[in-house]
Amino acid sequence: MARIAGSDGEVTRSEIRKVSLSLFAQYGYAAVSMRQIAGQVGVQASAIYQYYPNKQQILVSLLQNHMDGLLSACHEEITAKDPVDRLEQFARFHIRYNINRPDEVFLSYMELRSLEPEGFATIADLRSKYETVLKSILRDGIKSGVMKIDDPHVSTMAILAMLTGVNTWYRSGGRLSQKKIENMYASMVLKSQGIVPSDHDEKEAAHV
Amino acid sequence: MARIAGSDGEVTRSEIRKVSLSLFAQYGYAAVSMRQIAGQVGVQASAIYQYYPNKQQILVSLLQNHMDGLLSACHEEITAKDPVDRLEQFARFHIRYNINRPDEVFLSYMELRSLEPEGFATIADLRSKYETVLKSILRDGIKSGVMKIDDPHVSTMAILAMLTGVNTWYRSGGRLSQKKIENMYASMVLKSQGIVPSDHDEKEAAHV
DNA sequence: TTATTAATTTAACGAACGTTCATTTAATTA
DNA sequence: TAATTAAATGAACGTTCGTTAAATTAATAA
Repeated sequence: MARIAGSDGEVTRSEIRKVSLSLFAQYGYAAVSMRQIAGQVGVQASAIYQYYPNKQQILVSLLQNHMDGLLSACHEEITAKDPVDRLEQFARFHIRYNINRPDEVFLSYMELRSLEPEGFATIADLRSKYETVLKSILRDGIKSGVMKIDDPHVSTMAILAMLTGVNTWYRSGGRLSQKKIENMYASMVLKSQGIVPSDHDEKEAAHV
Repeated sequence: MARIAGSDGEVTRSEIRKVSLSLFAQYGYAAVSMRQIAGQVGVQASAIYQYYPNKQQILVSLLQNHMDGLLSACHEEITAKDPVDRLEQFARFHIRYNINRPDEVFLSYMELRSLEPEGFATIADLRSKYETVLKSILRDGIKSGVMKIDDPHVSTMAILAMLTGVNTWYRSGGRLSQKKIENMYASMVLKSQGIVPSDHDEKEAAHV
């Protein structure tokens, strides 16, 4: 046997991506073998090399893809002018985007260490760009006096950690709706930076 | 060559622990080989089996040890009666304890997936005990009306994620002292749960 | 001093690893 | 229909893996 009737490169490629993502997230990059991926795709290990030059490039490609999507979606969805509104939008966006991509998020945070120097630099740079989006919002909020923040870098990391943490416990079909979770996290994030909800709402109302 | 002059089982055992912890944290459990550990200890791979029956037990033992230490230290150090004070003590304790044990913390959060069922159950149970310490504080704070919390479970996970996140960026010798970092995180945690610092301070003062 | 125990070595096991290569068959193009 | 390209197979490569077993030497106890 060689080429299989009905085989399609595009389908196989996307199967490889899907399976690799799921296995890497579940067992860790190093613990997953090419044969294991191939087995779940329904193909021999050697067939994977038609699509990726090696195992490392599968990981790099998955992470690159995720970070690109995250960054472009965040630029699209965070549109407000006011820093407090932007912070709320950021919090909601982060929850909404990540909660449905648990495997990608897990990989992005856990397998940077499995990257060789070149891939590491690329992905770390994208992550840093994302952090800067949040940090800029906080800096604006400090400048305009509406946020009570000791150190914008620490606040950035604290907020991101809190939000990303949702993936450690959330499972779809659970007791809480995604919207409810989004609300709760957005509220905690705003309060953690010294924004009392009523304060901002009143100012907002007065402005109109 | 066989036994080496001056060799001591206790010393070798603790070297194996130290080296394994560091390598597992850096590269991940699956990516580290027994030969790699042995090499850094200065011994042959087979010598490790004098101390641990297999690779898995090294990991289990490291995690067990960390969680035991965390739990007993937290019970010792969180002594206040008032829920707000307890929450502040918890936040400060968590930062203080974890910030100087980055490898243990990283392992505890990342390598649960590398545990076989038995070890997993043991460690997951210890982690759950720790989460319950925080959750109980929040429940008390809700009951007494001093905390504005939508859902104690979500708040528990959010706080733990925020605090544990300190290890993703903190490096000793950096710009900020550990005490300063502890202060900032404690403040963000209290505010995130609807506790306005001045409120509590005033009540505290009024009580005396 | 002799016997025993502790700490380690060397050598080897079968299994699994990532990857390469020549080959085979299916689908598409000329 | 013939030639070419796409998609896969199966076998093999040298390496490394976790682990076991027997042998060897150092330290301790009798």
